Amino acid sequence: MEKTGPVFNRKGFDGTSLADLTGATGLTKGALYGNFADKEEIAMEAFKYSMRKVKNMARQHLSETSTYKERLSGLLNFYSSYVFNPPIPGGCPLLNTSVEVDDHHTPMRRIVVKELASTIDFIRDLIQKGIEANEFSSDVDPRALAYTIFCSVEGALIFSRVERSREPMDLIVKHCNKILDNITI
Amino acid sequence: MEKTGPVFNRKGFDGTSLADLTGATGLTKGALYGNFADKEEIAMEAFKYSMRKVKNMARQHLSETSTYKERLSGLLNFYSSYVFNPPIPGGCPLLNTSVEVDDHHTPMRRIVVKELASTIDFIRDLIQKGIEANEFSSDVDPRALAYTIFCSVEGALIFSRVERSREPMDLIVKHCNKILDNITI
DNA sequence: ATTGAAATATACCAATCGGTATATTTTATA
DNA sequence: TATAAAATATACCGATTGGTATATTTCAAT
Repeated sequence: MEKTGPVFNRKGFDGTSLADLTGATGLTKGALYGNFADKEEIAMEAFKYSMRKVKNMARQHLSETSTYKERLSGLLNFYSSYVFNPPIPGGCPLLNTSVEVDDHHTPMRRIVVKELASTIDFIRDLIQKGIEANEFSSDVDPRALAYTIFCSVEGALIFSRVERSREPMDLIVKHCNKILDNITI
Repeated sequence: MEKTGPVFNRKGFDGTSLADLTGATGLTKGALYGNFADKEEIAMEAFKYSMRKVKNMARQHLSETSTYKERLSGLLNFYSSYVFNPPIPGGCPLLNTSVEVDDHHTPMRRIVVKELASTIDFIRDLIQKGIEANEFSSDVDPRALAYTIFCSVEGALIFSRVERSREPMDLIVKHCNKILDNITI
């Protein structure tokens, strides 16, 4: 998973061949198919592994913060580092895989939807706890703000990556930080 | 291009086979390769055609507006209709293709970057003209706001599509309209 | 040291891949 | 209506695709 995750993230499911996977892992096709039913199962496990790794790195990145505003701001900085140095080479696996599966109704799509929900929940929780801690105004809709932040960051991420420029991401991070300032009591 | 554009947009470059293209067009491989050098050239022309069509539909959608605020709000509604009824089946070709090419440095990537710049320019121009018409506060940075709106809308689009739910897009459209309200004099 | 099972490797498969050389048809011009 | 050229179709190519049957190796338990 550690070896195949980056390959799928860069090349996509259709762009990744079994030869790519044997090359990346050093295993043979026989070994691969002794452990997985097919290419799709490998891709699904690799995606889940990649998401776990990203989440762990994000949590680690927020571990030394004291306020919820700091945590949310730290999360923005974490995503900002995605542009040129993503935890998994190829960008955000959640975004990349979403684009790949949004037209299908495969098992993979269900996993992606689940991971997306979990990510939104994580951000929403930070906002909600911030409200409960009297950091943020109680007027704020935590779920709505979580979607707003995450959607804009992911949009900025892909366009920063394709442009090879930090501009979109820097603008969005600034915008989101301003939102956080505005809701801070 | 009309026939192949949707195929590439749904299946991606690697997911689209020559058989898909002959099937969609009714042409044979011989006819295809009599008019294009290779699959990549077909994909590039199809992408440019798809973008032209989207732009034309957007312009048409804004033709009956009188203020710049209306135009920007209309643009948000246009993107909102993307979720379940995109002009090109498969979602936004600019987003989909960006995810496909952000890791490569191919001719296709340069075209995508150009189309992205042109799109941002279009939105920025609406904001700038709105400022000049004294609709919007002169404090606004047109380019920054253009990126903010576009990135968040495209992020909302892909996550709405993968979730099969209007929620993310509706939240983002509401958020962006609130921004427009706030900068309106 | 022996054994059975689990993991991995080898060798192979039909199908499909992108692409091309050549034959045929269509079309515009004279 | 003859003709050349442009467009399209047919038939084929080697390479690679995802996947599998079988052979070999590794490894833990006796």
